[in-house]
This record gives sequence, C-alpha cells and structure tokens, in this order.
Amino acid sequence: MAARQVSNRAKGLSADLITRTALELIDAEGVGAATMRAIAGRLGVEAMSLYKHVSTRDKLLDLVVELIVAELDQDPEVRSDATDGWRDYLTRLARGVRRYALAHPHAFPLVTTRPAEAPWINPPLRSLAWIESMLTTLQGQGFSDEQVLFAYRSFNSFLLGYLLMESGARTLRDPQDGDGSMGSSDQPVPGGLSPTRTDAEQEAVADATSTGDQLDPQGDIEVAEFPTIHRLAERLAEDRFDEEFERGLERLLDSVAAQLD
Amino acid sequence: MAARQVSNRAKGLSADLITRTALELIDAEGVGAATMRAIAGRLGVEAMSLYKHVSTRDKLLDLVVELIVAELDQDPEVRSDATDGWRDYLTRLARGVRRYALAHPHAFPLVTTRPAEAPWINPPLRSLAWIESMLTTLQGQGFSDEQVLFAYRSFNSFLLGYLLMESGARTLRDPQDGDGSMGSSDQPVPGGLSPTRTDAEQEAVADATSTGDQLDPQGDIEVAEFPTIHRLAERLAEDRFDEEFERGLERLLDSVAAQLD
DNA sequence: AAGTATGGCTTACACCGTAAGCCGCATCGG
DNA sequence: CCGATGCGGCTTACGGTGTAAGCCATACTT
Repeated sequence: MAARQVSNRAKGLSADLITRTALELIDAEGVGAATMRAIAGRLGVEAMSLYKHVSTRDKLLDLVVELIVAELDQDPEVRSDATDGWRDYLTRLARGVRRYALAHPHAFPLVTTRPAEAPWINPPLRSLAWIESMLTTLQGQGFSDEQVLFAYRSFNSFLLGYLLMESGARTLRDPQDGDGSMGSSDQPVPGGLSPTRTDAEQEAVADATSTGDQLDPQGDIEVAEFPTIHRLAERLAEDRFDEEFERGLERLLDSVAAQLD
Repeated sequence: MAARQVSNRAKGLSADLITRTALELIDAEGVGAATMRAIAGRLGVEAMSLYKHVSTRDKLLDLVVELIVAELDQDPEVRSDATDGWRDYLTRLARGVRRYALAHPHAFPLVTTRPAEAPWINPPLRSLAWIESMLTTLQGQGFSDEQVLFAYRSFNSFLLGYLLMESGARTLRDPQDGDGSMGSSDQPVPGGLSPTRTDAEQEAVADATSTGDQLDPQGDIEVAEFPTIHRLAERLAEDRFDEEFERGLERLLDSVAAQLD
C-alpha cells in the first residue's frame, strides 16, 4: 500500500509544497538560487514537473509572498480583533509583520518590491484579508473614513521603510556570522516559524567594492574624504533596531492618535 | 581624423554611455529589459563589447543606481549647504530624492533593494558624498551625535517607505515590466527570459493578477468578502501623494526637532 | 474492463551572462 | 617613417534559465 513509487508518480507534489521549498531555498541562498531546476532537484523531481502545479516561476514567487504574509495568521501575538483598542491592535500587527520580515530577510525584498495588482494593496501588508481586517477594525474603533485611510497609509509606509532598511542592514554582509544576532536583540522579535538559515555563502565576495570606488578594498571608509561618516561609523553600524522600531512605531501611533482629535 | 568608422572601432563607447543607455531601457521597459544584448543593440554594438567598459551586469546596475542618485547634484533645488537651516536643507534634499524616485519608477526598486556594502549606507540615499553632507550639515547646525544619527535614520526610513509605496502604486500597471537585480544579496545567477521579458534573478513582471485568487479576473474586489475595502476602494486609489508626502515630511521633521529639546 | 485524467518525465528552444580569443587600427618610440 | 603596443571593437562558445510540447504509466471513473 502506497509507499513504493519505484519510478515516477506519487511524489506528492503540490503547489504548497513547491512554494514552501522555494522559500527554503530563498532563505538559505537568496532569491536567485530558487530556480525551477533547483527547487525540483530538492524535491527529487524534474523541473518541468513543477509546472503541473504552478503556472510560472513568477507566479510561484507571488505564492511565496503569500506564504510569508500568511505567517501572520499563525502568529499567536497577532490578533484580528481589537478588544484592547486600536493601538494594541496595530502594535501587535506591526510586530507580526516585523517578525516575518526578519525571519526572511532574503525574501522580504520580494514582498516590498513585487508589483501589486491594485493600488491599495501595498507592501508590506499584501493580503486583502489583513487589509480588510485593519480597515474594519479601525472603523469599528470610531475612525472616520479619512482617519482610516490616513492610518492605513502611514502604517504601511512606516513598516515598509523601517523594515526594508533593517532587513537590508542585517543582510548585506555574511563573511560568516553564525547566528546573525549581534548586539542587542532581546526584544519580542525572535522570530518566525520557518527554519531560516541566514548563513549561506552566496555573494561572490570577490567584488566588495560595488559603489564605484567610494570604498577601499577593505570596505572601509576613505577617512579624508568622509570624516564625519568615519567618525560616526561605529555608531552608524550599531544595532539598535529593536529599540528604534518600538520608538518609531510609538511615534507613528501618536500621529495617528493626533489625527483623531 | 576621426569621424569615419566604417566597420568597427571608434564607436565611442564608455561606461557612462552604457550606464545611461541601460537606464533608458529600464525606464522604458523595466529592469529585466536591460539585458547586455539589448543595451548593446541600442548602441549599435555587440554585447561582448560592453565588457570592455563594464566588468559585469551586476556592476552595471550599481552604476545605474549611482547615476540616479547623482541627479541630486544637478538638482537646482537641492543645496549642500544649510544657510537656511537644517529644516530647509532636509526638505530640499527629501524633495530631490523624491524627484528622482518618481523620475525612474522602474529603477527605484534597484536603489532600494540592492545590497549595500556597508550597514550605514542605506537606501534611498546611497551616496557616501550625500551621507557625509547630511551628517556634517546637521552636526554644523548644532545636532549632537545622537541627534544626527536619529535624524539620519528617520529621514532615510521615511523616504524609503513613502517613496517605495508611492512609486509602487504608480507603477503597478504596465504592459510589461520586469525587474531584475536581486533581493538582499544574491548570486550571479543569470537568467532566462520567456517570450517577452520577465526576468530572473529577483522578480518581475506585472502580469496582473498575482495574489492568488484574491481578485477576480478583472482585478476587482470580491465585494462580499471585503466590504470595507470595496467601500473605500475609490479613496484608497486616490492620488494624494504630493500632499501626503509634504505632510509626512513635516511630521518627520517635527519629530527630529522634538529630539533637539 | 475500458476510458479518461493526472502527474510525472523527456526533449527542445530561445535567450541570458560572460570566458576566451581574434584582429584592425590608433598611437607612440625609435 | 616604421614597427611595436594595446585599446576597443567582434566572433565563437558554453553552461544555465524559464518553459512549450508531447509522452506515458498509473489511478480513478463508469
């Protein structure tokens, strides 16, 4: 009964499994590593077999984005009701989004960058279900249409900017970091549920200087030319993300509150 | 004397010309359209000739980013001095950045997404020269180190989030699009395209319905499932970007000012 | 038992980035 | 003036990519 699939047949493929495998590859080695052949290979299957379940690689990447965003549904801290008020609701939601952003630093640019189908679906909250949830919740909390719209847009644009900056900063290097959590990090940001390994070797190292000759071969700053950067380099590189995220979020919520006058 | 180059020779190629041509193609048809062959073709040259001036396509894309950011230098409204105070300085700088973001909506994701060489170089202001300018200017205006850092990070993250959202919203619909580059950091991973252009590497294409079956074939909302989105759809799609940008910027500057207490 | 649909596989193609090498011409040292 | 040098084009070729088309064993349906 079952089990024996000597040749082909019954490998148990499915769009979901494929999507999940693609995300694993992306997490491990970057978006570029998730080729149809690589995904198939990891599933012990030929590349063309994937097309029985997924129409195109492009659509597959969209599915990956959906999969990531769907982590909100499993996130125990995120709630779709606002029993403790809109501020609590938005705070939990924002932290949930941050959690999946940091859980998938290689994939996050996909979430932020992929063209949307409608102007009101915007990153990083690209799920109609959650957009609806947010809008109705705020409305239920007494927000006028105008205020709902303001809150929605500010919220998205804050998260987008902050998280892309943060995940970008955390991502760039990788001589070998082992676990990637340097510095602080003790907040409730631990993480997503997926087994992301940030390690990966990726990046041909070879280049290093990519922005022309702004940086010397070691990647250090030209002291003479950029004295202030050099002086502040250490503090610029410092990791205060948790703290700054919470502060920024508070400021955002304050400005939303102010709009309620 | 020059002028007549019957066969080969003296086509006047240069890294700068190539970069400029690449940007034209990106602006017109998306990042994915800027293949080495396409760029060369537009210059009446063979693809391999480009490599005499540019080491790799990846580096070329970096040059494109540099070229875009360099538009700040030509922008008559942007000033590198703060004779009218830091608020005026930051306002002009922000508007300048917005100007090039909107001038190159297809290329902007490159600016935001391309892995940086150092943690303190972050999008969308990816020029050491301008970073230095901003830091020293603020410092010259009496900001403490702490305040400079706060201002720098807030400023970047605000611009990044707002502009990516805006250019994304303005971009979404297009016959074809295609974007290349990679997420946080990727491999060389060349890419194959399909009939028209899509792209490999990171993502691509704007093919319309992408978020699964959230939208019906026309791209309209499922009214029953998402009543609030449907009710607010028109206003969500409304274009109030100019006004909101200015308001958001003001709020940002206020919060920077508050930090000066 | 026959028919049909499903879900794998094989083959093939156009296009991609780019390594390697060729060669005409412009420049310069003698 | 002539030869050497090397720059800046071109040609060829390779491995990799997404995916169209068609094949065929198995599993479900009737």
